[in-house]
Amino acid sequence: MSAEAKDRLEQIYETLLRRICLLEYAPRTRLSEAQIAAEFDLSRTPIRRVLARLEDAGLLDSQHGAGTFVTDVPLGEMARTYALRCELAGLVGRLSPVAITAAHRREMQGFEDRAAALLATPDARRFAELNMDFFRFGVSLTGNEALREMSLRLYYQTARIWLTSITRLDLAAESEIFAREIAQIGEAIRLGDTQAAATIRQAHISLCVTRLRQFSQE
Amino acid sequence: MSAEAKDRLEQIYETLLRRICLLEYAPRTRLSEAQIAAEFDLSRTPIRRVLARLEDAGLLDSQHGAGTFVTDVPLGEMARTYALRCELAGLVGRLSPVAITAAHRREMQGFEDRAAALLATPDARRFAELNMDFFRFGVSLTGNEALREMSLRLYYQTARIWLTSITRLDLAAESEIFAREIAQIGEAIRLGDTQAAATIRQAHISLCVTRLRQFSQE
DNA sequence: GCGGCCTCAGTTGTGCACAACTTTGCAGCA
DNA sequence: TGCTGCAAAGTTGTGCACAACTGAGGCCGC
Repeated sequence: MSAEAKDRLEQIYETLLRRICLLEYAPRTRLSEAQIAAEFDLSRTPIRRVLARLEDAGLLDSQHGAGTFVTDVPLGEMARTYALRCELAGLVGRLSPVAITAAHRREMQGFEDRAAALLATPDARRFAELNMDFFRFGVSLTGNEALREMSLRLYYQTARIWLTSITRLDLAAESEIFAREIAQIGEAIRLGDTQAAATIRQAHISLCVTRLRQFSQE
Repeated sequence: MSAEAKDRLEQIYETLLRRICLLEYAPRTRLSEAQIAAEFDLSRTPIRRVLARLEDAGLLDSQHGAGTFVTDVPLGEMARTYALRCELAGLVGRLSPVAITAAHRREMQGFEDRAAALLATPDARRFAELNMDFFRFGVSLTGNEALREMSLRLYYQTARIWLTSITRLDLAAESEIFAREIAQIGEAIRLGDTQAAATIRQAHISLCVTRLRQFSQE
């Protein structure tokens, strides 16, 4: 079956996506197709298929003869994109919210534990990872596949905005705010109130962009 | 400059996209990379780049050794996807609506003319084209780039649902309904009320999915 | 000293041959 | 007659060589 080959490419896509979104590949970095191909022990051809996807997702920019560059964080569109993310976060609770199961509660407990660990010893990288994984969890609370897809797509486009700012903001303070958000949503999940969870998420995204704006105005 | 080469691929993408969305390539049709490459006088390699995009957009499905097939209309997810489209249509009027200009009014007049012509002699193909062009116009009423992109993406995924049903519904009746929608939105545009235009659009998408549901229940 | 040009190394884009795989149809056999 | 196996044709996926292009460094003319 060729499904395993497709899975392999999907896995490489995931890997590179994480590296970009977690700033392992900083914006404006030049990636080499040949180097990536060597790393994953493939030829350039299938790698180019993966890079093309990342380019379509707005995370890479290939320039003939020059190189493949990690896109810069789109600060100009920031406010508008965040506004849309905000709306979508709210829709998660209104369009086909899923019923909370024991698996959800277990997963939620895992996030609360990770948040506690982060609070004990703040670390930008682990912060970013927790943020990404938790966002995916939040998106999984709707049964609307298109909404999940759009939300994730937007998240990948904007995740780096906040992440690049956080190093200049107070990491400890942001960790505390994030831990509080997770605690609040955990409570909603325990009560089985999916819509409340989504609304809290929406509020925090809104607050986050407000903090960012205040920061950039200073 | 390699921009012209990129434009060329973009143009091919547009062409194939239209063919799929306008049912020129019917669902389940098998496309041949070699044949398309021959048509556009390119090798398979850049064509594969284009087909990959269409696959990522959910319009094609490549199977190793078997062929690349036009995806079937996603009837199962229909209700949920349309629900999201509905919400996004409403957001067009609320998130960064653009100010109506003379160009908008001229363009709108063009749509009203085309609608009148369609009403005189109903034709499924021209109906589909008008629908697609008018949707793009509607999307252009927001300054929120992400919202435009998401709306279009969703439109391409669902356009065929309605289009395949319309041949079995009453084409003349649907044309009349569509012409009325265009007239109503035209009035809003003339008055410079972007939000009203978006709201009317939203209502009509909702009505459309209701008609579809009634039809499938019969 | 400085500006323009050119060469060269390095990168992405394209074409082509072959590998991997699926489907179809036919031949052979029970 | 029906079924199984196989071969062949056709398709997408991969690897590789080369074309197209960019940017940097050095060289030459002034």
